[in-house]
Amino acid sequence: MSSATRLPATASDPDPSRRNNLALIATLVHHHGVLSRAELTRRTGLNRSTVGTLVGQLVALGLVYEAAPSGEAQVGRPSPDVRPDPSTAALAVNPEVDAVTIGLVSLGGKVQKKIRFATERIPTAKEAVNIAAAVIVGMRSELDASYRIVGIGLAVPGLVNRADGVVRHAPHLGWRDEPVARMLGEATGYPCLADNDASLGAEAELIFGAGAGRGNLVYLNGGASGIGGGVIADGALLRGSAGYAGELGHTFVRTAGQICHCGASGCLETEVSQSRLFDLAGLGGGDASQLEAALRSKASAELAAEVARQLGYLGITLRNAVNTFNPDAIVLDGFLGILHALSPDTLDGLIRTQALDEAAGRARIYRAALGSDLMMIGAAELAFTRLLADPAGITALPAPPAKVR
Amino acid sequence: MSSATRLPATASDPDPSRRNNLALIATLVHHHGVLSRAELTRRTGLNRSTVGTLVGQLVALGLVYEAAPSGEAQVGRPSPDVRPDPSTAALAVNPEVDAVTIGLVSLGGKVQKKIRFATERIPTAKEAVNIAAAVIVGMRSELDASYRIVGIGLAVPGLVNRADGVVRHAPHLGWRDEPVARMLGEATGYPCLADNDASLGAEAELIFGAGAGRGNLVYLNGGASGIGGGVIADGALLRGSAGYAGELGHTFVRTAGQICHCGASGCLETEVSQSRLFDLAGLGGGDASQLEAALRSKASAELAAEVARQLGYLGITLRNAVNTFNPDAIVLDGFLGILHALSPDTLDGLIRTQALDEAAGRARIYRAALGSDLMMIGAAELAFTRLLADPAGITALPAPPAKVR
DNA sequence: AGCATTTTGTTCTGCGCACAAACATATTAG
DNA sequence: CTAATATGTTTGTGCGCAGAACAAAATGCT
Repeated sequence: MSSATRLPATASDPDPSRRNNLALIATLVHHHGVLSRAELTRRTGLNRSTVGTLVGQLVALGLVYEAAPSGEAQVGRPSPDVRPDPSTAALAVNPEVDAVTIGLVSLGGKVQKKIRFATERIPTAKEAVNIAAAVIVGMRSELDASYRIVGIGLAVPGLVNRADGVVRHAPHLGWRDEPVARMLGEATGYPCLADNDASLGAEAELIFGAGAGRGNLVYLNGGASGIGGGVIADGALLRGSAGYAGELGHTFVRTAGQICHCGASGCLETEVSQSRLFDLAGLGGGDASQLEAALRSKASAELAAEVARQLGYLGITLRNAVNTFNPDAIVLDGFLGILHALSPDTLDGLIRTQALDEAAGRARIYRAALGSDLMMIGAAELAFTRLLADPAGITALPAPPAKVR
Repeated sequence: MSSATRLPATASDPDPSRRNNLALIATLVHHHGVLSRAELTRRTGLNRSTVGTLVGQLVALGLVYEAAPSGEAQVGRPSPDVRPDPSTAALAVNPEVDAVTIGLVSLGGKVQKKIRFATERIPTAKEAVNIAAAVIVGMRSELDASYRIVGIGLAVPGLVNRADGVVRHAPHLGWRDEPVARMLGEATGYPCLADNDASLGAEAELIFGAGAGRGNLVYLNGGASGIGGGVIADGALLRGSAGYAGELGHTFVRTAGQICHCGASGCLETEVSQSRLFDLAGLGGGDASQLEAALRSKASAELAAEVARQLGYLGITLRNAVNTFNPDAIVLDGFLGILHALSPDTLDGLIRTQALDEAAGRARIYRAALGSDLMMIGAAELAFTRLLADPAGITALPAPPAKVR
């Protein structure tokens, strides 16, 4: 027997019931931002006294703090506001073809800092990790002074195995089998997790964005790195057998279409692409806002036709998605959001007429509004999800900094 | 205050922890058929003594019985087998365009009885309910002697709201907004639930069929009533906002395809149809086995070409499904299963070359083997799921019959 | 201004449930 | 026939939640 045998029955596994209830309350507060204790008792169905104990424990853990009530004055003793403690925070990293963005997100989903580090060329995995590590190590002392960092989340445009944080294949970055989570974890000393960017975008939209409170949401993001998809089905992120589910960018939309880099033909991602719009608009490699302005003003016949063509293919994907997922909301981000904003009725009309009426239901199409903050929030959720699943497990982490609020 | 005010704090809501554990064990036994008590402790992680108490309670409830061990002899005191009590059973009803099938399924998923009642023409909802009710009432005394019926499950080829048991739209049956669950419940006195047939088929396959033990499964059934789809994602049936998710029969597979009854064009269901195969094979309205024989023997060039064409479109649907769901298994039922069986490598090759390599993973395509038993099992699961979620709630039901095993 | 009403926080007690330990039992190995 | 092993059974302990009684802090009515 090794000397480490027979650990004392640590408090690391308290009654599952308590862990569950702690997680429930912590998650509610994280998602809603403010919630009175009375509201917590109503939403959880737990007893007043129990909620009191649980909130007290979360306060002691530094996940939550109580403050004077801010809500409407009502008859009866006022119930204190419970808010997520912003000094508990996570780091977010999002490598793209032309930049690596690093952010600091506090519990409750507020982006406190965001640094976009532009790169000359497409970064390799090693380069992206080095950039992120350098930025993080650089602000480490500042972080330690004001925050307790619970981990790092990586949002990668590609197929990612969430379980081990390995990027199996990111075609637009040219990465294959890169253990980015481990690499960044070792470089910084923080626990690190990774997942597909669009999946994380879907989660962020579900919690803080257009889909707030809904259980069924389809998120599609169009960017320089093609089209990524993420799906929330019945309240949970769709993962699939190995975590590669939700690749709606490779939905079949056209018979005898172009050959996609994935090997098939007629994929959404090949028929609908940002670069073609940039070319036709006479823009070199500008950003999204320039594209939107160009599309709105000088609508050459050729450009208008291309927009219509792309909207048609996007409509086919949405029709499939509606029939497949019966969602409450569809959220379009990036240039797909721009296309939709140009004529909001087009796509809506397509799903009304082309999808099954019942499946379309009252589903609406939204344009994502959080921009690049969304990726930061989604990536940070990776770390927060782990934290919120077992709030008492936080004791292993460094002590929280002195409170300055 | 009415006299009924203030019910005694009934045992109907015991500690959620206990309900949960009871449900866990009952479900394990139902799914596996036989499980030693020792295995139950291992799988649940619960304490020996706890499992003992729980199994005892389930025995008292009549959901389970213990018997002499049947497994391999091993060192140590033998652990008794725990088996689902087959005298606890559910009724299953599956209306189709040419028949109504009624079945009796016992806990553990064994189909004890099955009656197919052929109809001259497509039954209306009222007719289907009347047929089912007549059959059920007819065998009522026989049932009461040997079984405790926990409810009825309806598997309907169409869009069904599982929550209230209303068939929103079953195009092939010509039903709209038919509250079939309520109708059959009132006609028989049994609690009654309804859902889409393919969704229930997917559940049945997951539990007892080719997908046993997997968490991600795509099920496609081709029959006289078109093509239905059901998806198990991350261990749970995909429902969507109103329960209409999984309609893979309306996946887009062809540009400028035929107009579907759903209003769109190029749907899988219009391009791939059983009746076209029957026509080309020179069969009037035979059954599936005749079709399979015909396809295997006299393969006219025309028929072969049609088979190839349909396989191509089916392949597109599977490619989309793989990219969307990253499943462990794809299960094809009905004539889709026949098409696949004719040349098993065709579809497999299509998803290997056309879908994303990573998403395809080690996914395999299976042909469903349970035939019409599958629908009975799936429908019965509707009643069993409710039962298993709160085994102690069974006390409201009639007492179990005297045991004859 | 004061009192009733309402709502919620707080404290204390009891109960149910799961676990662990000690003991009993039934099998295989030698 | 004995040792070893695995499992069922019994008993005691502790934890966490619910509920009741009480305290506190607001509104609203007179």
